[in-house]
Amino acid sequence: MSKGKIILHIDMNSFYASVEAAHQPELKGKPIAIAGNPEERRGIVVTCSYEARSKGVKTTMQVHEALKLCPELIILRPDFTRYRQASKAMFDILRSYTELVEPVSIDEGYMDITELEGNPIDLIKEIQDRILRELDLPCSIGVSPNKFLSKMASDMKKPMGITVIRKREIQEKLWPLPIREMHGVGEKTAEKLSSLSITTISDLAKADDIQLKSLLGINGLKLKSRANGIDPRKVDPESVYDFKSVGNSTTLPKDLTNQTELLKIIDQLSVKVSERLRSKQMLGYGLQVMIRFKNRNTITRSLTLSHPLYDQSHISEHARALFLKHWNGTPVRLLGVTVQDLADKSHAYKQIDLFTYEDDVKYEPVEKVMRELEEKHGKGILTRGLKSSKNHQNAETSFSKDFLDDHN
DNA sequence: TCTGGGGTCCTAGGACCC
DNA sequence: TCTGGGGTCCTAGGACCC
Repeated sequence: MSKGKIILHIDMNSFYASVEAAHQPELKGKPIAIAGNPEERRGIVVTCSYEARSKGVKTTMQVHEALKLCPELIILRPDFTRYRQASKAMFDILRSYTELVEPVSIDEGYMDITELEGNPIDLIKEIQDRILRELDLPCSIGVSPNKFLSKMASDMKKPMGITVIRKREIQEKLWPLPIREMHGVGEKTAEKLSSLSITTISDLAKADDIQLKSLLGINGLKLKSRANGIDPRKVDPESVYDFKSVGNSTTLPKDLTNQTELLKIIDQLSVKVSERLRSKQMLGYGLQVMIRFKNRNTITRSLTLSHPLYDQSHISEHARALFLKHWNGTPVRLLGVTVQDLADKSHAYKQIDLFTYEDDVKYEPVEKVMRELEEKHGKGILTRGLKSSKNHQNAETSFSKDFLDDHN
């Protein structure tokens, strides 16, 4: 057993909205929403203040819809540089107590305070208080013997809550919750579980192993043990540097069928990906292209390379070829380019120096693919549309581990 | 006039090898 | 002569989370 560990989950309350209110105090107490451009279909609510929530405004809601519910809603465009700074300041406060801090996203993280002196509750109050006083940002904190329970706990009281779940309180505090509220149970899993009449965490905690396993595989058993308050995962401060993939995607302002324009987008995405790889000093052995069609059907196509990928031209070239090989010519809603199977550049560069760069892919080079298409469909549809990747300096728009890098 | 963009982890089938 | 078992790698897709 993890004897007497004290794990915290710190969850910033409506983080982006709170950062904006801290920056512009006249926004306090008003309904505000952080959202994309309402003119575009990408304009959805990313976060909103509690005042907006009380009017029914929710994350992922379209801006138009949110305004209908709350006409006085103040819409702000996201400013990720600001959020990243606030996030760093918040984690710095946490790290002033212990190195055992594990960021999991820009606005939440775990902390292991088992070894710290003094009364834990006093300490937790102090942390929460400092984040509020020094950064003007509210947070909720969950306290328990492990990550899962703390995560569930931090959700129970917002904003500015502190919730403790002791082992002996699991039945009383955790089990009554609907199964859908359990971290790790999404829509699909909840649906499947209902076929076994499992609707609360309590039901899951008592469910039959054999039935669970045949329904959900090994994951079913993991969920059951969490429902019983068991979670062996350690707080790992290093995990934040453990990147597995770097990708960028974009929903096009309108569906696109023109190949030249689509290839241009592929190039722009490749530029972003290569820059982010560079800032992380990483390279990758895999490339994936994602295509979402007009009807929202989405396919991913990937390949593995024997030589690592890092610069824009190579990423672009492979992404283009992959796209051309698998695109069926119908209207495209979204494109994405991701480099995966990442490795640290410093560990890999010696091997790269051993051979000159060469196309060693299993498909034909892009020119050949295009020539074939041209022969098939006639000339005219194909023109190489490169060289317009100037405007890519915008801030990172990621919500995950990325908040650490980008030291501009 | 349906919901963006960044990720992680898992599964399942086929190819290939021993 | 048509047949076992184990393992890895690759690819595509699904589920989930923030």
